[in-house]
Amino acid sequence: MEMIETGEATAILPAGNHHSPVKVFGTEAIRATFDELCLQQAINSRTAPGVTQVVLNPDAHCGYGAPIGCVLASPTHVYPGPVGYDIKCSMSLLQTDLPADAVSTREIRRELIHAICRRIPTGMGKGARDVPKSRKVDEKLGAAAMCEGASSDVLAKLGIPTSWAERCEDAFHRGHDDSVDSLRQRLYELRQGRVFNKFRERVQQLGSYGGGNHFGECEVVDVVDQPEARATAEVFGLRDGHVAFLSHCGSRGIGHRLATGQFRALEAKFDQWGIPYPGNDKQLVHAPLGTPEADAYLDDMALGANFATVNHLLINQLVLEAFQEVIPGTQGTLVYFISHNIARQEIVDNRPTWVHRKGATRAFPAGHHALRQTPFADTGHPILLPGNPQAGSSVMVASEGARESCYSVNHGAGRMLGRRRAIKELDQKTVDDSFTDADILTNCRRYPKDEAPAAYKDFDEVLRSVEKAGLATEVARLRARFVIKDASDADD
DNA sequence: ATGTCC
Repeated sequence: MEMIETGEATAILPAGNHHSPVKVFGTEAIRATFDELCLQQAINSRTAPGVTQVVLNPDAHCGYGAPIGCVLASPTHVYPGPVGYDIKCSMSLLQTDLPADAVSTREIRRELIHAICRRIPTGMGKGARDVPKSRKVDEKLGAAAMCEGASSDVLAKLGIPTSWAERCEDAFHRGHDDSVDSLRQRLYELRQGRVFNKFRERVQQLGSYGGGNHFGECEVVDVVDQPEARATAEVFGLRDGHVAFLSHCGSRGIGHRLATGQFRALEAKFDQWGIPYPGNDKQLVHAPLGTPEADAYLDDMALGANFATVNHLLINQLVLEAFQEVIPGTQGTLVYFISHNIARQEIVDNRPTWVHRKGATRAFPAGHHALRQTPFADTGHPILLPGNPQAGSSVMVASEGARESCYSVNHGAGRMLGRRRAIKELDQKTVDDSFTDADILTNCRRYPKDEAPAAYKDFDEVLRSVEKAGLATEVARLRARFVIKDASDADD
């Protein structure tokens, strides 16, 4: 499969006579990292029923059905695969009023790590938090979070500032008919079935990090030293030289359960009806809008997405409380919460369209109609891109050119080595020493090798691709001071 | 990513 270069950081991938090509964003060095299967997945997605546009971002690599790092737009169909198993996997950023000096000693950072880990568990199946009984998530509150998302009621019950809802890309997701009641009804039905048991344990994962590439990271904010970036940073609420906290997490077991149920149900329908899978790939099952199957998927996606939203907001509140325990009087406020695994209804080419972002981040620039009622109408909203602890992470803002990429950018650096290969080829001591040398503390006795910076693409080259393609510009770089990660695989 | 096989 040949990509045809169209600019310094843009190319197209032909998808056949009847289809517009896949739009590819990335410098030549980055495009060389795309393997054949990743490109095949992009073509399968582009030629699938009802799909009008596919975009491939610089962090693209093989995913389930569609590449991770792609956008799939359809005005007529929904695709569970191009949303993925971790429904509404997202980034959030908390800005504190602490100067960088406040976390300069290793002792303080160790205390912060402990205070955070006590409140926020990581990894598989874990959800019981060290919090007062009055704030324990019961089935009723869990169900409310799933149906209402970040409603004032849910936030108040969890002790989260209700104003943080304004800092969410989407504070809530409604059901297929735009109602909350359809979600309540759907959740009731799901809880009747055996596929959705152990509900109490599942909802107790509210306020927990997952495993794998999920993390919490204490940062120092370096605002880009240019007038425009400084002005944008001020609107975002970023404070140069101050401590911030970046989180990457999703909808935990709840979203996984919902996604798995949908894949199975839709596969059964396809097999029953003898419908071919696009590119012969079961992970590209889909449903035409307006069918009971599409309605059920949209409802389940919304239930998972709402859980992810409340999970992130609770994590941010718990992180703030951990800081306040160690450094009394710390103030903090949410900069933004934005997803990279979600389908949203947006206007594309004057048509309401379901834009599926799979490992891709929404990028609306200044003046975009959908930002009119938000604090970011005149700047564009914050784009939160995790890089790696050593290269840093980035806060960006979309440029006008983002229209070309379906108003999307990448969602991070993108994996370079597969997990298995990283574990086999990287040296544990080299990985651990690289953190010590950079004076970055972690909660892990041994940092998971498959999550080492060396397992990911060169973040600066990825950012260069985004800027050169005219999609977005950097507002601030985030420098890691300590990292919270699930280390179950690293212990021996 | 994930009650890593209901």
